[in-house]
Amino acid sequence: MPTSTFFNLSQAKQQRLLAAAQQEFSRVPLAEASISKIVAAADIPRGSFYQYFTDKADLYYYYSEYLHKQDRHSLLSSLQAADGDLFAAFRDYFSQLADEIINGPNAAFYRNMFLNMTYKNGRRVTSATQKNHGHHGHKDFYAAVDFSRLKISTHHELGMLMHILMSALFQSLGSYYIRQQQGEQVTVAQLNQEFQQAVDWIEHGVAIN
Amino acid sequence: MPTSTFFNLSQAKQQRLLAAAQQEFSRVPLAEASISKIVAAADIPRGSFYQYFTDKADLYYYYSEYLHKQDRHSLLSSLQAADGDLFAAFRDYFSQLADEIINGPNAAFYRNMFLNMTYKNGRRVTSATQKNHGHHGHKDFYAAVDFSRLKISTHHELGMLMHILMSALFQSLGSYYIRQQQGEQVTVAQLNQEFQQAVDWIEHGVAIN
DNA sequence: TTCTATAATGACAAATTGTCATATAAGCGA
DNA sequence: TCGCTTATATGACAATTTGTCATTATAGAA
Repeated sequence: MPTSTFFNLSQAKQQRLLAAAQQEFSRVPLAEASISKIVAAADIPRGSFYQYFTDKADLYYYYSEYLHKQDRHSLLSSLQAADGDLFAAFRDYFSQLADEIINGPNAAFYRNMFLNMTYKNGRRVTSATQKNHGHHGHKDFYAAVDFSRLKISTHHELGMLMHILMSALFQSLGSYYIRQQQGEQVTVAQLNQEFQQAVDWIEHGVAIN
Repeated sequence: MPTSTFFNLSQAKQQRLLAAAQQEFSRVPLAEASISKIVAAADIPRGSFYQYFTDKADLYYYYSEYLHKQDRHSLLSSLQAADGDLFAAFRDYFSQLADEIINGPNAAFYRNMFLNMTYKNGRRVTSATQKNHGHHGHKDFYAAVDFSRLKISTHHELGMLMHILMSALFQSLGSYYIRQQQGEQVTVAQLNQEFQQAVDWIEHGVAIN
């Protein structure tokens, strides 16, 4: 998390840093990002950067959360709209998100994000997804799930299921990028259909009978 | 892939490099690995490294495949043993693998591998998994799957399903490492049970009815 | 004005990466 | 054995990068 010093900065300076973050993290994934390039773009002295952030990951996650706050969509609202149906929520969430991620102004950033999502930082993003809009995160989310439709009882099991659904979501996006890289034309509609398919499998099973 | 120059090296020198690779990639994930440390450990001049490999990723994937070849297990053999039952194959494969990955001599390497697996390099490892033991990869594997038990017809759909099952496998391992990091005691048996659960869900669905 | 806590700054050491000119060695035909 | 060609080996080097830290500057309170 940024230091209090960062938050005391003028809005203008904070924005310069966020803009530089967007630029650099859209250019390359986190691991390859250069603090030198960021401070150059934001036009702040190198020493100052370390006064605000512990390292580039610190800025990266702050920027991710900042982006996420801009976003109107949330898995929780989809869940509430779907009356607690977890699968319907994921379907709805994905269809809202896919377009923004692929065609929105931050497409390059998301591309690097999804192609380089690891289990480690995936947890971080996932929990941000559930913590949106002033809610308390997991608790609120769990409370909104209609368990009566699921072969699931414990929170731990729900956690596992969420992970599987989330990976399916990442898979879909990841495969989109890869296929596009290989020259294949993939539409958002097609992608959407594939994700719906994956959710169907998890909801009703892939085995016959 | 390593250059022919590398393969012309004496076995001893090749082994020195592989040992250094194991050491460094067990210490830190690929992104943080240092070529300087590797050449120091292998006691070869820096310039030579670039004569053999294009970069550290090149060595990394070569080492992964080398490790994988040592491994007796393969998803394909599990599939053949299970008479084409994809789910049974995954259950069997996982239970064979988990112990080796977690308690075997390369545990530290695998830990870095699974915690930092991205969609991009995940594909690479996944295809190595299917390409084991002199087989031709996807073709052989697809041919061994009993489609009559699946709500699936096309190869593309099978590819999607494989991705979901593979992510579930990565999830399970990833969550193991995270929980252990947090001080929680998790046994391999427990982990195994959770993965079986996940496969059950995908096989028969999570929804009631 | 003086003191104090907070923030800004950029020079610096340490490390890393990939390249390249130069030095070795190896193979081979005469 | 002598050249000659091709394949390897080697380590110095420029270019970056990272995180730190001593030094300045600023602002608010007494």
